[in-house]
Amino acid sequence: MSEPLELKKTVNLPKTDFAQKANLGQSEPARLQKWTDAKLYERILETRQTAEKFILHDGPPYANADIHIGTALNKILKDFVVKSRSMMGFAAPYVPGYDCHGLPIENYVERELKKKGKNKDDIPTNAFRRICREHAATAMNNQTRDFKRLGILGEWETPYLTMSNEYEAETAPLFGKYVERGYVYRGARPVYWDVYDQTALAEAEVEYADVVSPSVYVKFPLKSDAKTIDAALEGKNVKFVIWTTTPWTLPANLGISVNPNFDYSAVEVGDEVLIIATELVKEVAEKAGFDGKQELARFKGEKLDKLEAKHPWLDRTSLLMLGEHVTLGDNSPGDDEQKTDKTAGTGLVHTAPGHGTDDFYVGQRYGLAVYCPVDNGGKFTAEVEFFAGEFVFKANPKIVELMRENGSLLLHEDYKHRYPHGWRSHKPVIYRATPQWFISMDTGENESLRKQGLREVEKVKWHPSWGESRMANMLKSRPDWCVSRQRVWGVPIIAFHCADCSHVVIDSQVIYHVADIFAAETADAWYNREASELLPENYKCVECESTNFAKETDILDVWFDSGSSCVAVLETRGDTLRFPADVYLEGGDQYRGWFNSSLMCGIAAHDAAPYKQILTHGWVVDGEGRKQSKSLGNVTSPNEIVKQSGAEILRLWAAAVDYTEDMRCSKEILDRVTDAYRKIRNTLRYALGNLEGFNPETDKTALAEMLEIDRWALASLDKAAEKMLKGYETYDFQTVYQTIYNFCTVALSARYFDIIKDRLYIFAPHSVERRSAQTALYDIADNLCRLLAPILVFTTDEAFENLPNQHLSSVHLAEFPKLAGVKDEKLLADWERIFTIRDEVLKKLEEARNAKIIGSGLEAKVILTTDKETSRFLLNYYEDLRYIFIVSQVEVHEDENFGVEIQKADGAKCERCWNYSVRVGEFAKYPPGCERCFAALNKIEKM
RNA sequence: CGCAAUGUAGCUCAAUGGCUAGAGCAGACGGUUGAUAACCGUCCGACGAAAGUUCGAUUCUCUCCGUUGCGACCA
Repeated sequence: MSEPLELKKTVNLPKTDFAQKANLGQSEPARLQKWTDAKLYERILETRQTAEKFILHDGPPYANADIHIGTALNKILKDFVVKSRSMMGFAAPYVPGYDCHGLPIENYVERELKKKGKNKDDIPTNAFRRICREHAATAMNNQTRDFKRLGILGEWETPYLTMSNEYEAETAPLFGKYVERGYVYRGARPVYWDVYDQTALAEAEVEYADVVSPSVYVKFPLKSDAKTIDAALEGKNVKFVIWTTTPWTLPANLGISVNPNFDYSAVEVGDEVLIIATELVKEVAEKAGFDGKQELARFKGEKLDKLEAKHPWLDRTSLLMLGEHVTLGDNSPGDDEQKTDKTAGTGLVHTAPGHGTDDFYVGQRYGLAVYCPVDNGGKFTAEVEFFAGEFVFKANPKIVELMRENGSLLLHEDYKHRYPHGWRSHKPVIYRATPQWFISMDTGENESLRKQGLREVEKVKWHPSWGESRMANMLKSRPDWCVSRQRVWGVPIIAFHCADCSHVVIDSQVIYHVADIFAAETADAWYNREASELLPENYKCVECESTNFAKETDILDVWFDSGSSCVAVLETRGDTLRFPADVYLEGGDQYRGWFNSSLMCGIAAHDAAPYKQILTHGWVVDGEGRKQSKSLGNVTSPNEIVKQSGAEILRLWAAAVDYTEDMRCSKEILDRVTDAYRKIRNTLRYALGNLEGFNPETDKTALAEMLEIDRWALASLDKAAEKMLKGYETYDFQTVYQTIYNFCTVALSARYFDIIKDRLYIFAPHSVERRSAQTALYDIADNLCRLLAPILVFTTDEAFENLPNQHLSSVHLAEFPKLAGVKDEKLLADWERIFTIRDEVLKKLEEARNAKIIGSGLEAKVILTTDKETSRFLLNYYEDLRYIFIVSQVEVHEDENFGVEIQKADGAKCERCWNYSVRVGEFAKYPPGCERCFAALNKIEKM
């Protein structure tokens, strides 16, 4: 007979190298390095070589500043999509991109130059462009570093750059496509003009902010015969009263617009007769301090059509015009409380076709010129009497003063309202007519871009579904696309101006010719070479045969750049990618931005949308649901989170929230996520710890021989897995998270793991009882790793390595588990019933504990009384009930009423398994042990 | 001002035209000390506001309020 074993050492406690403490701050970078060394991204694609492709096309973030929480979220969501599709078996490449051109970088570089006392104009254009290029490259490298740190796998060494040769060589000819198809036209038109950046702004580049403007009511004397309006006005000194908050546009006034349907009153005030919309007379009279009761006539606005007025100080006629756009007062947005007035104006609108969209359209109808005596810098041109060279905003008070002096000013007050600002300069912009290049939405070779776009929108799948109408509405109402910018950091518009006859050359063949040069030299060639070195040999003006050309100076809108990616990237990298992509995934702001410009470019190139599906996410707001802004000081920095908690926490947060709406992010929320992370990690650790020495190839128990609760665990796992896979399928990562978290906490931690602990620790290592549990644990650990791999990229990879007999070098090479498909609903239902009874027992145990009857549950004996049916049901589990309740003894009695009684357990505590048994002490070799441990020890001795 | 989304416990999410609106976390209290900077249990806690439809609404309709995004206008 062998020596007795040391009891404590025969307990099979968990053991694993998968640490409890994650220490993500250090472990993540180490794992990233490992992935890089192993070329993990390339390996994953290799394993999917023959698989069907799934293309998520990356929208390029702007390569200017460091990443913020929004860009981090965006990239993480993309990574979820790419990794989950890859694990579904698709070949899912990820080619990240960067938007490199554009104003912010120019602004930045300009500021940097200024610090060195230099001006942009002091250095050659290409020197300036080189600095821009360097800046973009630096920003891009920083972003790449941070994105990689988030655990995002992709072709980070070869991202697409909108400033690269290849890319620019695609952008330029795509513009040629638009030309070929007859979409491109050149027009003079008022556009938002940023006088600080000296560039036209797209609608999308304008934001609104409150400013205080001078609100002036100005009298325009009637030039025509007053009696054509009403006989009562004959011989009177009639004046039209207009209202404006931009006095500086008055020098460009060419007309006055009235609404044909409104009533207008002629009111006698002293020796003048003022014409004001009837509804507004009282209002204006109060402000200007006249009684306004002397109404001489009342008439419809249409009566004023084509009459003539005199400009208040210039020798110029101002034409009376009719327009439905004329409203009564100011219905601008904003806080009504804060407004000086809810109503303002006179019902007569000062009209300067060079300074307003509506003005422009009305002016067009009446044949007015698009007059704009303001230069690029926002200064009046030489022809403007009294104010030449004056900056428009500074001229405002002087103009007011002039009008006050000559008596044409009726009223002047401060007026707070929302005014457009450049979204980059954050300064007020003006409306100003300039020559621009446009892409027409409503003309073209076959069908218009608008019509085709609307048709394509219907074919695309939108998630969330309201995206479709949002996109369609936007397309329906958007104006022509102004694609020219008066800047240098971008792709030039390849057009030439004949120096001799001013003919403008815009020719797709010429464009393709120049694009070939870009392919070799980047668009810098445009600035390095003369026009003659860019044009095809012997190119002559079609009008005058001149060979003397000047280069166009405008560049393309950056949205044109990024919109080209569906060609410049999806097609250029045809070996890995393809047109159209399966998915574009961006923030909701991109409906107007990239989704839109990409759609336009896709149609121009291939008559099709470049995406099959659009996913959008909301904005990251703070803990109270307010937007994050520097001024509020509520900004969460992704890099900070990564440093303090680890990328996994940020990723888990991204999975936990509903990304289709605005997402809250705060310290508390991240703390909760961290707790959840720990729970998941510990769950994995427990499973792995109990798999020590388990070889799935030889030690698995056949399903039929497994204990029922172990089969229940597998059935539950299968159910959870099914839900999670469905979640990935529908891009519903929140369901994935909720499901796995709930599974870990409820099914595993609180129930299964707690219950099987005794069995795993106490039974002999090779016993069927223990092997059965391990069989379930193995599948649980393996499946959880795979199912969570797209989200917790680091943790699951580490856990996967610690799975016994694991042959794959990374979980990311694996596929999602196949569902067992055995829907044992009876099993699940039976166990739900058992757990309901268990909950009752636990309640009573707690009462007994509070009454100091027991401490640990194992000190208890449970006496259940139940009805006949229930007791019969429970008798099937009679031997297991003590383990299920985690007590030492259970009795079941039949009775009409359900009842639970807790008593102190019989017998003594077994030193090995801590259960109470009346038989402790019976076994001579192991006196402190119980009968169960004695049996187990006998087996262990034979090992 | 228009369009859209959204508002369930401190946090992240569920469900439902009708029995006490689920769950996890957090919190309070306790147990355990063989998952131990872990684990288990008990308790506590919510339908933004008003009106309407209905026998009955958190769920349907409308209004209001809050939040967010987009847009128009501000001549």
